[in-house]
Amino acid sequence: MSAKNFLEEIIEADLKSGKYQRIVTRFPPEPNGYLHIGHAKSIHLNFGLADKYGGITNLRFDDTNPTTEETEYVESIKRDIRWLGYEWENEFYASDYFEKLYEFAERLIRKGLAYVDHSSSEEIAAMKGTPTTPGMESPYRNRTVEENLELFRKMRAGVFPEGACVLRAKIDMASPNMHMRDPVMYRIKYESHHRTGNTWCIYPMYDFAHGQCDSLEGITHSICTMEFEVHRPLYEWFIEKLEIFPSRQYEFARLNLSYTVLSKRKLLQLVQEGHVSGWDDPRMPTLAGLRRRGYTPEAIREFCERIGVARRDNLVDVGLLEFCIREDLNRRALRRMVVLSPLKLILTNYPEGQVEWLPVENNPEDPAAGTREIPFSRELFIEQEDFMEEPPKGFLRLAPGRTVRLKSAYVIRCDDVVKDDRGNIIAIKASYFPETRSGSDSTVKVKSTLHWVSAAHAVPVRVMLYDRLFKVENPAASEEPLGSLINPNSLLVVERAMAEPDLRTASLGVHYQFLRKGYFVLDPSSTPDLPVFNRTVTLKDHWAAKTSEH
RNA sequence: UGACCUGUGGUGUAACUGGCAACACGUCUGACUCUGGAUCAGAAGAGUCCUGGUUCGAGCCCAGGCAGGUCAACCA
Repeated sequence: MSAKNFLEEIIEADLKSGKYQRIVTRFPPEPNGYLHIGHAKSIHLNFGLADKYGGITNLRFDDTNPTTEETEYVESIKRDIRWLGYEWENEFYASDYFEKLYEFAERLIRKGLAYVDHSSSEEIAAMKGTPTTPGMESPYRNRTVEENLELFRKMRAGVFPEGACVLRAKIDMASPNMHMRDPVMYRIKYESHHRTGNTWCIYPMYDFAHGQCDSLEGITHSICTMEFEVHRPLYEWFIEKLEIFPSRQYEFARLNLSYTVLSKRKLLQLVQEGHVSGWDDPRMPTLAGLRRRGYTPEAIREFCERIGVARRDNLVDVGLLEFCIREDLNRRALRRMVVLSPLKLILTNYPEGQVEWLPVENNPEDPAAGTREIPFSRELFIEQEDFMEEPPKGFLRLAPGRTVRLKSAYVIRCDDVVKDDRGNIIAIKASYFPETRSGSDSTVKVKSTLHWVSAAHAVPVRVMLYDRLFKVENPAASEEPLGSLINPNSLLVVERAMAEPDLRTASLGVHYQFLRKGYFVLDPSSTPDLPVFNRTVTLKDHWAAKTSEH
């Protein structure tokens, strides 16, 4: 049993004291963008906590601003949550409560706790003061209840133009908390709403909507990120004055991931400035991007579990995310052989025209995955980087005179190097040892095993090699323009990699491990003539790590 | 110059609510291996932001500092 985080302790205390019989949480996205891994943390918390303690979770779209919100996002958000593996109890919209919220507003007006302010937004901002200096009261602050009621009704009726006035809570213009300085509750917008159409021309602000929606749904634990902490006194003020169900807000520190950015604004910027191909570019930390990259929901959930939750700032090593996906894919990925950068290997003592179909296991971690047969012949491709004419110390692969094993086939020895006029290596001549065929009890020892593919049977495929999008660890904290921080090698396209025949019929959603090269999935842009594979993540590679150090 | 939040190995979280700091990732060894993967075994690495105080005893309590974050949208 894992250690409890602070939210679990709060919930357990509330359950134990009998304050609640069951907990109710909610995930409240604004439908104005795509979900990313930071949202996954929140989703995992809200749904996971309810799950663990036998409660329920609502999905509630926070759609109080018709200017930026669209139905398209509603659909993508629902798809992403389901993909992660969660199902909500109820699907609600803040807009479902517009009428109720309007009543709440009138209730506050009647209590003398809200007023219509005809100051301009500039004037309101000016009178708000600063964090270190108190604000000033609006000249409209002391209108009578009757006057306010009438004006507010006129606002709703469409009597006033946009920006003419707002409804404000009457709290304290001298509060050290800026959010308590008579916050705006309603503003006028002649804008069509994705669900309510044109029935409203006034829309509630976040602060006047979120807490009341929580309350109306009986949310017991309203979990949000730290930046809303300063809103909590206001959240509680509305609930107290309205005398409605006291939902409680608890804050946690949002996720920061190294070598990436997770703010909606910056993600949008990456898309708009063309640094990525779109919201679902496999380098994006969006759920759509991760999915296309080959990340599994299980790995993402495991990641969310491992990072834990606290209230302090954090920068999680993206290496942990990579660990999680490797751990998951190692168990399930089908092994295949693909040579990314082909170097011809000619077996001079192998009969011309002969083809052997050799059995190969599909997944050594999972015997149930069975075996397949792959063709072996006189001319093969091996990886260019698996041969060095003058190998440095520590290089275990092929070199003149050396022997290595070809995976699931034979041990071979490099006899000769074929070069063109300019001295480039264009082929390797080698001999094979028939008695070392895989499965025989040959006792020949070699230092390494290479992946390979039969030249005559090879299927050309395109391979997209993705790396981290940014070259600096914490791009969000950098002063430099985002564009200048992009890793120039975040995408390397291999136009003609050589794959074993089976991959001609690869299917979407199946995870493959290209032996010694990493985990891959088919990209939707594939065509029958040209399969395209995205690299999800490389294999852990001590040799590569060691050689790239200097 | 204000208010609020936060400060534990490189990173992320723990520490039975006062009993000389644990787990994971990463790193480094070694074993094994027909993937330099996986697996297995082991190691190094913090004395808990600082200074005082209370206490037999403090990462946990108190005081004062310091550092980081958040807050001045008719955004959420």
